[in-house]
Amino acid sequence: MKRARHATIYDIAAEAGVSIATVSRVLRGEPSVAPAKRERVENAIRLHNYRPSSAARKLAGTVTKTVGIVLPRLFNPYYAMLFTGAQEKAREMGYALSLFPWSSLDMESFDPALLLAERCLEGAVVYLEYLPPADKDRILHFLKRLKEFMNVAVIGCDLSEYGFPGIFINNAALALKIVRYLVSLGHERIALIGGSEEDTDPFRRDAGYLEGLREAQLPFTESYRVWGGDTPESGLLGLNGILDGLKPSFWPTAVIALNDLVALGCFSAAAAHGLSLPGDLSVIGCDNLVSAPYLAPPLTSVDLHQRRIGARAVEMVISGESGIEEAEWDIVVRGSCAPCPSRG
Amino acid sequence: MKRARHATIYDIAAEAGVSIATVSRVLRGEPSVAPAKRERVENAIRLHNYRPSSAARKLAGTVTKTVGIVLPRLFNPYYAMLFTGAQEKAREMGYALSLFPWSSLDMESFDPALLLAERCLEGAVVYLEYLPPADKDRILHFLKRLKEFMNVAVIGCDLSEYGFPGIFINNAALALKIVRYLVSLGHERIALIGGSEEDTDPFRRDAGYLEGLREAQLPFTESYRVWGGDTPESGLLGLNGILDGLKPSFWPTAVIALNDLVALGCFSAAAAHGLSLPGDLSVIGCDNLVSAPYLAPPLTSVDLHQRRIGARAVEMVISGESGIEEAEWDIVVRGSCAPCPSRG
DNA sequence: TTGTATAATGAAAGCGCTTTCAGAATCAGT
DNA sequence: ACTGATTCTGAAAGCGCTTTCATTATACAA
Repeated sequence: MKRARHATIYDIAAEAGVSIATVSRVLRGEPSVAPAKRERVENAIRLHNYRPSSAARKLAGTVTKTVGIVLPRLFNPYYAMLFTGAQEKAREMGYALSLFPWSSLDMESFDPALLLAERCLEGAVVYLEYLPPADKDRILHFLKRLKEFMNVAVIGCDLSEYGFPGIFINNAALALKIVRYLVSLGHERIALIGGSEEDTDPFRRDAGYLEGLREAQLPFTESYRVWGGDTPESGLLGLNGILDGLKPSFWPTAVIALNDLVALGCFSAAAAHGLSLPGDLSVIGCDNLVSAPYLAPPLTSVDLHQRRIGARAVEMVISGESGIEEAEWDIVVRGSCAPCPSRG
Repeated sequence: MKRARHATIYDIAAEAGVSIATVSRVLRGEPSVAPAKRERVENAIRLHNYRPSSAARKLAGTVTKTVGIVLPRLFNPYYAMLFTGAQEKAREMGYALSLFPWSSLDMESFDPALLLAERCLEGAVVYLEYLPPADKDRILHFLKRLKEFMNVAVIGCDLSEYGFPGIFINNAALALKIVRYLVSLGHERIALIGGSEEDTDPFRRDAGYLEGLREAQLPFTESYRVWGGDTPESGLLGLNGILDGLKPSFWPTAVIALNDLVALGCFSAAAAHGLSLPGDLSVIGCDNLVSAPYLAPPLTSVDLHQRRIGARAVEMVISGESGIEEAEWDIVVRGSCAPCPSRG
């Protein structure tokens, strides 16, 4: 490709008239270098604009100062924020972060090879929404194997029972809180849109949703629960499905969307059915995207503090912590949820 | 950290009873290996679940099969799409892609060190919205230096006059086309929101905007041109500024937003001023985010085909092409632009 | 057969750095 | 001035792989 040669540690050593060992020492900030030599080395480095090769360092060194993060579909801003938080913290701790994107959320293409190939990782944080029963063994095996070589933290779900530390999102508690909130607004017909039917996580949204219903002595209406992806389209399709299948008097008065994108899709579906928000229908999203406050009506959402999660996760990985933590979140109330119309 | 040892090429060689050279050969798919031995090696690899160390490969190899991409603020889905496209293409071509995020679009924190440290990159694609006059020399110098070591392609702006290949977005043509579109709808008071005042790129939005105005024999109204960032907030502030500073009879009837996020902010500002969209005000965005079709009204936007740009850029970098290309784009008409009310 | 071109293989030399390890230099203390 | 402790420093041995290069095995022709 290109032939220009980078300056190497030898060039610097020669320039400064010392051995490469000494150069290496000042590079890593060891104190045991005579001030005079240190300065000469530093000058040489500056002169040549020298940067040590990360590959060589990783190969030679015992600590590589690099961690990895595996994330699905980066174009969902949610993951991007997770990444950003991780990135910032890693940098702050003097680490490099390399990203391993997954092509799909469903575990199909879960390719451990990538991570494993990066022999030089000191740790990895992997995102896992939940443990899909079908791929459970495969994923667990991979994670276990990974753990032989580096620290790992999983974010998203709680895999502590398998010995994996990390940060999980208590979606059940979250859903419960949301249901309560909606109930407090007088809603009795609450729909839940999005999520995978095969998600059997104890902390899954459904659990909290159901509990909330029970708690408020509300019946569970099968048709109010629709599964789906995490895109606006899913939201549109999902809510349309509900609305089209029921006579208006049975329409839900509130919907809990998997995330803000899904919520947006619900906005569309509602509009298409002549429902005005939040007068006729309340909707609450999740993720608190930057656009949430600007929607019409401003979307009530829940802030998962993704950045903080990402940051905390790399912190755990780097310092080798082994606990499991529950992510904090807040419902940020904006204008998309209103008192139930029938009682308003 | 962890002490488990990865299998090395020596382990495999021993297991298969061949030399490491042979293992290396089958690893890289060289044909000159006896089928019998090849199979033994492959079995050994499978047995040990062996993965070559990327660090070692990079150090030893002449080709590293890795390219980098430097992108600002990943949480704007626009960049995430660029990345995704790049990622996919890289993978398709058997390359690894490493991401170097920039903390801010303004070049403040443009830190070449990161890239340079990754000695093992065969190429890099760097995103540059435009060449900020203030940092021009610094950036150019960095790019030049980078080019001594690897192929580089810049996406975003046209730096071909400095010898850098890449893909640029002809924002001028884009803006011109948009203005024409808006003019064809009867609009005569068209605002342009977002962008940096110090952008002097010949292909910048303003150029096309001005030309479009001239072409339609429309005056340039200073207060219709507001600068700003690329967030919804910028859009809100920007349009509010315009609206608040002018009596309604001078309000623009159409606004061109820097991107969809800014457009969304404009939606808010319009609503706050009692303007209904698109009846009273047309707005057009850019980037065609996944949420665009779901806004109310569905946002007319321009599709930059970011994925394609990302893909093409890594392609250029990998195959060492040196041309400059103009990105294609399409206006995707949805519901946020309507005929001008005053003549409707 | 014998000779020669061809294919397959391994030994060994790096790639650029980190890290013992032992020797050199410096510094107290007596 | 001499010893032992302390601080610096460089030689050298890897880290796990790729890549010559020379060697050996195999093929085919004469």
